[in-house]
Amino acid sequence: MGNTLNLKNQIAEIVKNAVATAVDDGAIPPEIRGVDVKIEYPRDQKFGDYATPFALESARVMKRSPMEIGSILAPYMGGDSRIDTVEVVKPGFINMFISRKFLFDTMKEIIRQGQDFGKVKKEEPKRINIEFVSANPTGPLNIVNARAAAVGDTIANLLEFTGDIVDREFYVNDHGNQVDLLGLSVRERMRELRGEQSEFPEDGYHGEYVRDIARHILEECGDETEGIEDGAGLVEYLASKAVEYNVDGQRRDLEAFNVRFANWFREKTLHDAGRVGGTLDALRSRGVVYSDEGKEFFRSTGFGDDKDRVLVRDDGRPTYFLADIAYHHDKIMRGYDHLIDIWGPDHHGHITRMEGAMDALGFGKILTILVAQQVNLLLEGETVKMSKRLGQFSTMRDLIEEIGVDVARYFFVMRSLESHLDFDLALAKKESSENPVFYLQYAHARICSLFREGNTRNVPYDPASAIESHLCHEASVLLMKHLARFPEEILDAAEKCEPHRVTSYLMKVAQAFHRFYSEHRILTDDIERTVTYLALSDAVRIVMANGLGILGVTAPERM
RNA sequence: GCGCCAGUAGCUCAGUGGACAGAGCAACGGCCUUCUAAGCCGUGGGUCGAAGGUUCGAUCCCUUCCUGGCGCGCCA
Repeated sequence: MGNTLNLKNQIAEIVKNAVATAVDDGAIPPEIRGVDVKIEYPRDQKFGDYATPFALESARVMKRSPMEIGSILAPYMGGDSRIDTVEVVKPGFINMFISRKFLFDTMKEIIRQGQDFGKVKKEEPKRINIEFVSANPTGPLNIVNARAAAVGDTIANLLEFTGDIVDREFYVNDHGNQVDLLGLSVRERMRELRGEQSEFPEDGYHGEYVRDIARHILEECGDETEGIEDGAGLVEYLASKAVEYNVDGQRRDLEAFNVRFANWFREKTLHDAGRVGGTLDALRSRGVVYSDEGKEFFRSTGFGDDKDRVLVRDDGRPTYFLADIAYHHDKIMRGYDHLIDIWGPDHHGHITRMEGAMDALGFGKILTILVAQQVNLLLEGETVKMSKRLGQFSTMRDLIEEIGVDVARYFFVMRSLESHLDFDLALAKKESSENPVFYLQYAHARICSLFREGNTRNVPYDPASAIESHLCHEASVLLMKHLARFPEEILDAAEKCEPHRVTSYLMKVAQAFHRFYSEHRILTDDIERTVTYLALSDAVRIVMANGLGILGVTAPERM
């Protein structure tokens, strides 16, 4: 359904049909068929709503001037009712202006579809697993985790909106040295609390929250720990208790951020079920594993890596890398068509080897790895270093309490993933009233307010009785154009996994609405015009609500 | 040394192989007796890090260099 409303695709079809018809007519040689049809947005309004450089790009193949080709093709496009005029200009651009009738019909269609407007229904939806945050269960979530959470959840929303089936997944690294270290740290804090002699590990977790965990375990499970003899068993027990404590905390923080994971996958389950060894066997059978000095290596140099990577140490323990391959292998075996990972900046060096491993297992390009670049947290102009082990960091929870979910989610998503983000906490809080988020929400609230006022004045609102001729001013036409672009903007953002496109698009819609609102009084004695303006506002409200919904930002009815 | 990301307006950042490079914030000047001024209108502000190359056309692609950040464990 949404597909049919994707204007950009429609324009591309119109151009392709024009070319095909022109060839059939013998107006232009058939070689032109090989040239790609690109549709772009002209920078300037005067160059139309959509343009194609097709004539320019086919000039060489055709051995004719772009202007000549353009003037042959233009008449074939002009006949379509969705297009008002077609112009061929200067170097050879073919510029198309959308007809107002079509924009008006689209506006009514938006109101008809409501919250479904822009959604795509696929015949064969893809099953997609998107894994993000996946912080170690050794402490609270931090600011970088928050960025990954906002971006990952928004990408998931985009993919769902455009017709795929998406599972959000969190990988819990509850296995290995870090977890042991956590257990040790907790044991020492417990000893302190009991007033016993303690020796805190140098490289342990120094954060205050470790004391909270120790206190929690003493209160909840003090009796159980009495029965366990001090040693590896106790550390393991405490570690698993601490992991559960931290995972619970992380889950709560994420839920407060409106992010809910379908799966919380434990690394431990892979080891316990023998999946790690299974994946090693699978790699062996592909001939990409060799032994050296008692270790097992993955020949990742065959996949573009700069050196081969150890899978199994000489003491027989698997590396994290092997477990991670096994984890991705497991996800594939669960039947997903596509995997998306969002990694932190400190893992970008692992991309080549992981993609290589998927390739080696015979799964080609099933995995997409996105890297969320670092977040610099600024407090009063100073960069704050974040380190869990040193216990000095700002948590995601602090952030949410400081600036709220809406502002936080919006700020994280409005920058492209690969740009380093400077996040000034104090500024974000202090200037919240001049925030872009509020600007968008204000547009929505304003419209809701209009409808409330219309109700008290007993305006008979029926979008079907809107009249096109009332929407002839520049501000309203521009607004309708922006509204009509919602489906293609969303699809674009989803396909490219670039949620920040949504924020800039919504900004344009809000701007166009605020301008329209200031230029035109909506509730007047002219009922016909009032209803028409209300219909346009209604369409804006729907697009804003749908867009904000994808961002996980609320669309308030009053502010 | 190698690799990844970035270098665009005072600040934070969008942007595209094409037509005069954009937004938000900051600055300056206007606009509320009428539907929410968390708003609108206007002004100023740029050798798109540098140099070459490919192209009809490059801020965008390629090469080299400079600057900033991060990574370069058989830790996870």
